[in-house]
Amino acid sequence: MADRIKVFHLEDYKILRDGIRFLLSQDQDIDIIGEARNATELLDYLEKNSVDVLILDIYLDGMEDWRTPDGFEICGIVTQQYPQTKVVAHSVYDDADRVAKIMRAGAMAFVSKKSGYEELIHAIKLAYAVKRYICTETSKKLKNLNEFLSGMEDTLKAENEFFSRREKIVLELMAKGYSSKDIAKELFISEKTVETHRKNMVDKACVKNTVELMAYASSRGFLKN
Amino acid sequence: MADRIKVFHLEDYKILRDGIRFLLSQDQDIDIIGEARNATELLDYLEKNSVDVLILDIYLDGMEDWRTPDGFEICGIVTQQYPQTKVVAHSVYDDADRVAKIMRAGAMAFVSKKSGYEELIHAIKLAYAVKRYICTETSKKLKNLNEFLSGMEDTLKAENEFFSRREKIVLELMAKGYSSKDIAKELFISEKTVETHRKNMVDKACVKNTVELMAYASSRGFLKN
DNA sequence: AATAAAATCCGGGATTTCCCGGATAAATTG
DNA sequence: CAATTTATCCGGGAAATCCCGGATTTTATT
Repeated sequence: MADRIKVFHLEDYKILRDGIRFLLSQDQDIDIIGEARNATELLDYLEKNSVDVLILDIYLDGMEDWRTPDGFEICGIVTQQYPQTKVVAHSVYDDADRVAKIMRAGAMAFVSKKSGYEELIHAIKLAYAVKRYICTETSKKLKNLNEFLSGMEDTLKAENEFFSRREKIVLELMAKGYSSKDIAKELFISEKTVETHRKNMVDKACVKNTVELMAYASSRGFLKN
Repeated sequence: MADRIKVFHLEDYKILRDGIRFLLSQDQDIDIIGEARNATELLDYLEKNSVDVLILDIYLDGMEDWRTPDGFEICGIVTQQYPQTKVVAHSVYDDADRVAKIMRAGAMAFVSKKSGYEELIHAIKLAYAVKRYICTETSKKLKNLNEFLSGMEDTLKAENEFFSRREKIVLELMAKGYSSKDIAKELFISEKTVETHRKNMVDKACVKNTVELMAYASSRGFLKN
């Protein structure tokens, strides 16, 4: 992460743009380089500038107008014409159909507006690292109802197999308070290997350290306990 | 924790004694120094040996016999005559009445047989450290139904207010990947103070380090996210 | 008002993690 | 079979945590 992540925000409510701009400005790695209220403004901007991550409110006002594309179309256009720009879908509607639809349209992440800004930040970082993500609430909802598995296996699979077999074992031992040295002894591998697994998981989850990794893994049900 | 925790197991089913003996042998800090099927064997043993923690199955076979004490009585006898021996109650029945009864009889912890061995290990360590504990499942069940608050306030209160206000704030920031330095800046306190809070939480939870603390706190719903 | 608990601060030294940048072999997947 | 991922291993140095043992002030609680 040498440079900051260049984020563009498409959202028709000013109060939300303002709020999110402020909240995301807190994060060291994120730069909001532009905002827009509609697709035209966004596409104009994209023609002349490079954007790492687009926060896309799927339901924009004035969508009744048949001439302007809706959120799903925008997502499709952006991901096809500007593949380096990753889309984080942001919406109040978090039902399986619409989440699946936007992901199929090429979004890297979906975050419900019910979620806090932490989720959004996390989604941005993961999207930037070309990793799919669905916010905790929505993820839980869809997982429990088992609605999602039909249309979008790959995404959930990616969630389930987020960590490798070995990494999961290391994670479990970490959760039991084992140090790298302890884990190395337990698994008959080098301490350095354990540290690598640890580091790889921290990177995969886009978190800062193993403590946050633990919070992340635990809240996402990656642990047995 | 210089010496291992000397654990005695009272349980009438052999298969359970065998299983638990094996499972607990995995833990570095725990030594199963004895087992028994009935109260007589236990009390004989206690006369001659010291026991740190007694895992007590409350409902033993042959309890119909009026001459042998039941689990609650055993608990009372042990906690009174051998106060250094802490009782971890283990039972299939996890309703409020019986949990309250066994805790009133002097048990330091209650673990449902529906729980995994990790809970049992945790209960043993907490009991050894003279801390009350009720397993996650039972705790949740009783908390939700609000049955428990009437008779045994102190115990549940201890669960709810396990961490102090300040500690909880530090915990939240830790879960976000903040280092002690980061937290210190955020809260305008010294780095050393943060480390103290950290350490105190690790001690309270009877865990080895902050990573395990995080797993513990998260699985127990101590975190917002 | 006395006692207890919580929050704050401090230091030194051992241990651990984190971060940088590697490398190799095995397994999986396309 | 080639490419990718996974699992393994390594080193050095900076940063952070852990562990030992304190201490003071503020805030309950009784």
